[in-house]
Amino acid sequence: MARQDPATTQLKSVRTTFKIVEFLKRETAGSVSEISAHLELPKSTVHSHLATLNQLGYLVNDDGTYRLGYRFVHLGRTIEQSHELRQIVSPTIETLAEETGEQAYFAVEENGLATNVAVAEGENSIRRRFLPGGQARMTSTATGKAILAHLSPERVDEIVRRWGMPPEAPNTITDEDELYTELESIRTAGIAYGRGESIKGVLEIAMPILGDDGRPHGAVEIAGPIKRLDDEAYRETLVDEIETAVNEIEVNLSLR
Amino acid sequence: MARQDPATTQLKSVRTTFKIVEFLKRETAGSVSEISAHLELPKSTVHSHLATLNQLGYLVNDDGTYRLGYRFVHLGRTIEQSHELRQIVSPTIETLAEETGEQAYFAVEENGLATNVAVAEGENSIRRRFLPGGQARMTSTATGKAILAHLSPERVDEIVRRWGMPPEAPNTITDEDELYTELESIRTAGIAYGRGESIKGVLEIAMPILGDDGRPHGAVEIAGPIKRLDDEAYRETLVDEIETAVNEIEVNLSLR
DNA sequence: TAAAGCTATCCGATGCTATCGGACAGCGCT
DNA sequence: AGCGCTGTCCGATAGCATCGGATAGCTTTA
Repeated sequence: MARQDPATTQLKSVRTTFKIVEFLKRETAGSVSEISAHLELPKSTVHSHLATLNQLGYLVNDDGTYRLGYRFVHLGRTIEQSHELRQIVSPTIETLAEETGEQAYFAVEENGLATNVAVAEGENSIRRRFLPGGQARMTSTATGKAILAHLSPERVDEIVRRWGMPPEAPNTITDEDELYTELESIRTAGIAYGRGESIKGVLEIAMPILGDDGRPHGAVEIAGPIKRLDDEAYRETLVDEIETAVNEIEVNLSLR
Repeated sequence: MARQDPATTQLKSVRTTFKIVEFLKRETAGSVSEISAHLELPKSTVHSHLATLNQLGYLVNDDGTYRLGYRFVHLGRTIEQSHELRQIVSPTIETLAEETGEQAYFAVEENGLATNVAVAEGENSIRRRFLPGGQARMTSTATGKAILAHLSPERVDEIVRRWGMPPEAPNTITDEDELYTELESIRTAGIAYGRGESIKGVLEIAMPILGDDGRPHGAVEIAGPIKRLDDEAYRETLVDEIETAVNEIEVNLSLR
C-alpha cells in the first residue's frame, strides 16, 4: 500500500483547530452552528474545539458568537518584535516609503512563500494595504523572484513543485522554462520587476539583499500603480532609492 | 465521583500544541530536544506537533531549530485590524501620548483580564514597552479597576475567583474587601489610580469609557514613573487630557 | 400566552489516533 | 576515527477525540 499523504496525516485535531481559527480569521466572528455548517464538522466537535481555545484564552465568547482574542495579537506582536532582521530593516523601509511616496516592502522566504516582514505606505500609495506577515507565491511577486534568483536550482524546483504556478493576474508566469529564463535575467540585471503578475495594474520593483555567502536574506520592493510608474525617468529614480535602501540594509547587517 | 477539572479536560493534543507555541513565544526558538526537556514531553510527541505546525505554515524550521512563523503575525494583525473598537480608539490614544509625552493605553476586559487594545508612547515615556494584546490582572491595573468598578458584583466576583489577587508589586491589593471599597470610591470619583500595584515605581491614571447602558467598553490610561507624576499640578493636567480623550472616544462611539 | 424552531451545551459509546519508547541515521565535537 | 549528540521515523497500545443524540434556554411567530 502507498504511504499516506503526509499533508493529511498526523495530529488531526490540531489541524481542525487551525481550520476553525482560520475560518474565524476570515469571517471575524461566528457561532457554533455557522462554523459547523461551513467546515462540515459536527457541532459537538466544533464546540469542544471552541471551548478548549476559550479555556486557553485565545478565543472570546460574546453571547454565543465566538471571535479570536487579543492573545493571538500579543503572540504575533511578540514574534515580530523578536525577529532581528525585521528590526534592522524596518526603519529603512519606512524612510523608503516616505522618500518615494509609494508602498515599500521587505520580504523573506518562509515555507516557500514570499512573506512580508516590513510594510510601509507613502502618501501617494495605493489603498490596498498588505499587513505584515502577508504571504504570496514567490513566482508571482517581484520580491519572490528576486529571492528565487539567488537560491539553488533544487530549492527553486522544490518551491515551484510545492506551490505551483497558477495564473493569479493577467501576466502571471505559468511556464517553468519562462520562469527560469526570467530568473536568469534577474540575476544578471540584479533587479526584478513584476508587471501585473500578482495583482492587475500593480508594478513592483525589487532588489535582493545578499549575504556574504551569496545567499539571499530577503528583498526590498516598491509597488505602485502601473500607470504612474510607466514613466521611465521616474522609475529610474525609484530604482535609485531602492539601491540606497539595499546598501543601507547591507551595511546595518554587517555591523550587527 | 466529582466532576473532572474542566481546565484539564478536552482536546489534550490542542492544549499541548499551544504549550509548545507558548514555549517558542517565550524562548524565540528551540530544538526538539530543548522543548521536550522543558515541557517534559516525549521527543517524538514534540516532533509530531512541530511537524504539524510546520505543515500548516505556522512554524519555520531553520536547520533543526524551530521558530514561530509570520503566519501568526498575519493572524494577529488581521484580528487587530478587524476590531472595530480599536480602530475608533487608536487615533485618540496616539494623540494622547503625543500631547502628554507619557505612555497611553486603551484596555478592555477579555476573559477576565485587562487587555491592551491600543498602546502609544510619548517622548518622555518609560522604556518598558507593552505590546498590543498584553494582558494583566484587572485588580492590579488602573484600567482593570476602572472597568471592574462598572461591572456587576457577580461578574467582579467571578473574575476575582478565576484569577486571584496575588501580590505582584509592593502595593498590590490582595484583600477582597479592600478591593470592593476601592472600586466603590473609583465609581464615585470616576477615576482610577494604580500606584505601584502592578509594576513597582509606575503610576497609572485611568478613566472608563461607558456605553449608554452604563456598561464599560474599556478604559483609557496614562502611565509614567511615580516620581514625575508625583506633582499634583502636573497630574491634574494629565487627568484633563484623559477626560478630553474619553470625551472624544465617547463621541466617536455614538457616531458609529 | 404558547409553542415552534432556533440556538449552545452536555453526555456517553465507539473506534480512530495521539502518544510513547525505541531504533535509526546524520552531524559536529573531541 | 569514534563518541555523543541531534532530528526523524516506526509500530503498538490505550487514551481520548469524535459523533449522534438529548437537553435546556432563547427568540420569534401565531
